[in-house]
Amino acid sequence: MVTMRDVAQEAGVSPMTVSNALTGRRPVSARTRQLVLETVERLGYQVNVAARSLRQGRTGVVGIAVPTLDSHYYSQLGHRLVLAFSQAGLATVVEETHASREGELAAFRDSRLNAYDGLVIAALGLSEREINALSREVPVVVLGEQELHQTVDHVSMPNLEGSEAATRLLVSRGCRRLAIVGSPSLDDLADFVVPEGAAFTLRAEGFLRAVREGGVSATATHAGVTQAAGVRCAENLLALDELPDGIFCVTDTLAFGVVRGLADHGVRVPDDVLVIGFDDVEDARYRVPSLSSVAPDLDHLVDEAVQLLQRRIADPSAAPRDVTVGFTVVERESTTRRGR
Amino acid sequence: MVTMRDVAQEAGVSPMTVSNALTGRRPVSARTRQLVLETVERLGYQVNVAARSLRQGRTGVVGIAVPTLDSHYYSQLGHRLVLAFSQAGLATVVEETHASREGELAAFRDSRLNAYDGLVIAALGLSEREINALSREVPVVVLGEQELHQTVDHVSMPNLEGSEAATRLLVSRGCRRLAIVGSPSLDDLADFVVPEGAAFTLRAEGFLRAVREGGVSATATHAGVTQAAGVRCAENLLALDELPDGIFCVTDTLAFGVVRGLADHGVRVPDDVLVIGFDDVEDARYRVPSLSSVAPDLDHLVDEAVQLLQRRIADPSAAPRDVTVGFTVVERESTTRRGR
DNA sequence: CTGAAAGCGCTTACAG
DNA sequence: CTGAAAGCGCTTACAG
Repeated sequence: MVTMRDVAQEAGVSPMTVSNALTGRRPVSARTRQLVLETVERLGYQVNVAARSLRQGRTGVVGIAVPTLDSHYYSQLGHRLVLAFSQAGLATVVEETHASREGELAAFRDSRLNAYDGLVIAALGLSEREINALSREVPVVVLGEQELHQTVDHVSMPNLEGSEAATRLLVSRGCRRLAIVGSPSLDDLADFVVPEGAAFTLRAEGFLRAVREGGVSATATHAGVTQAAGVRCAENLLALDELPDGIFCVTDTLAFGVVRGLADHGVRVPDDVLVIGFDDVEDARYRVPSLSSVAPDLDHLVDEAVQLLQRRIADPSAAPRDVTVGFTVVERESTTRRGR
Repeated sequence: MVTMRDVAQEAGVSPMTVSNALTGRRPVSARTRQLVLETVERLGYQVNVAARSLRQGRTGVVGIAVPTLDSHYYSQLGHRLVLAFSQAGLATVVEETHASREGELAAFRDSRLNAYDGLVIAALGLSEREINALSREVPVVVLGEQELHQTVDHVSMPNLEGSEAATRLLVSRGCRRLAIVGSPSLDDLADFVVPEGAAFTLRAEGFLRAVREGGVSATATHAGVTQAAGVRCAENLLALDELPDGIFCVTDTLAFGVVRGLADHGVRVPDDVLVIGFDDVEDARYRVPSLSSVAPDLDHLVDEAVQLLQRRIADPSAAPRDVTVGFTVVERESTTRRGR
């Protein structure tokens, strides 16, 4: 391997001068710089990041930890975060935590090990206490899955408000027997811990508010977070005495499964029942029927994550901020009654 | 920060003994190990990976470079690679290359900089020559997008054979006017360079073989790789004098867009036209109609990628291997004619 | 503008 | 089974 020392010897200067010519940290005469850069090129020198990191105590890399890449929402979110950090001049690395406490601890550990300068994490498995403790050791921004009471930088989704608005849309379209897919119960929501994180609970609360306000009936079903789970939820609903006439799904992924599960039994959307999701993933627009959904302002979310992490890296003692992004309800075919 | 030296002093042993107790590289008496581990726990010591990497010359991290995470196929592939390497005891990091030459060069550069011990890359932008040159400097396994003539470890998709089988299925279901979505032309395929990589060209060749064998007519359209591109392709097909009766799409993502684009104009699948895709992404099963598709043996592909990279890391001079995985054609609603 | 020395925190290689 | 010394390849801090 070619080292900085090799370049220095070849160019007849000190390693310090090579370092300075490459990093621009200290001024180097134009002529010397030219010579160094030519030598670097000729020998094919590449800086050794391990050595640089060891000495500098930082890497220029930001970690992005999401539950899984195999998800409509999280793959899109990861993609957008990578792009945004890249535009801010920061390299990124994406890790899967599998929504587990262990995976999330590993992401923090990688950060503390100086592998990353900072961490953006969509935390589901760690408790608020653990996150608060860990966040003291490494610059971190937590993405919208928990309520963290402003002890850590946090960018939240409009979980409650968005769900309420989506449910209201169903009511305003004439639905009177609602269902929520992604909540095991309609009672004791506050006590209930869903493994999928607090976002699910908040979305159920928003649903419940609109149900009460609209004076309509409601039922709940839950079977997991995947499209397969959505299919199972549809089967649960089909087993009821009377099929609901409006279904709010706490994620688009679940909604896709629900629509598929209904189709398996000849039940059509929107003809027989209206369906709305949450997240507004790209596929929502391209499904048949296209899926109505709550669209959180991801541009804003990603932008805030980048800003907050940069600020935190620069100033570890800055006061934590908590930002909740806005949303719009995007109405598509799945909640639009067709004329016959 | 707590260092190994701190632990050693506190435990009354040498740093070497701490290192040995933690790594197990050399035997340590049970009693000493116990003492060291307790001290590590008590002080909250974490090994510094930068220092370890600098000394060892390796990191234990494997890079996975895919064009984008915002894709049905590549997010799933990335996810499966992460899982497989994790089971093999290797940490992984996922990078997006944006299907660009620059992004792919960056992935190789990160590897050379000792950030990764090895690289798995789905290369679209780099030429065969460039890949061959770069692969001499870092252990690398190339995934199925180019034909690399066995100068580098390579796991290929059954692009040609799979496409041929998918197209045959359309013919066997009675289609006589076929279309391919994802190829700009049916002539001069060999000369034609699609920015999406050689896989698209190979899939077009497979289509063409089955078309010739079946003695049916064919047309081609191309507008990009996204669902939006699929919609545009559907519009191109709808503008023809006569709509094709069977459509082979070179990816499921394009097929999803095509089905949506047809629905925009009241054309139904499978009632009015049959559609089949390629990749068998998870969504294919959950769409309405569910999408028939070519399912490459991803278990095998991922398994080979892990094996080949581990072998290459262990023995940089091993003879390169080229493996092509098998496939099945999964028939679903989109190619199944319904009784009326 | 340039350089010699020291050290980041580990592990290798030598020694006992 | 345990340790003292050296060094991985950089950059910081001191000096001129």
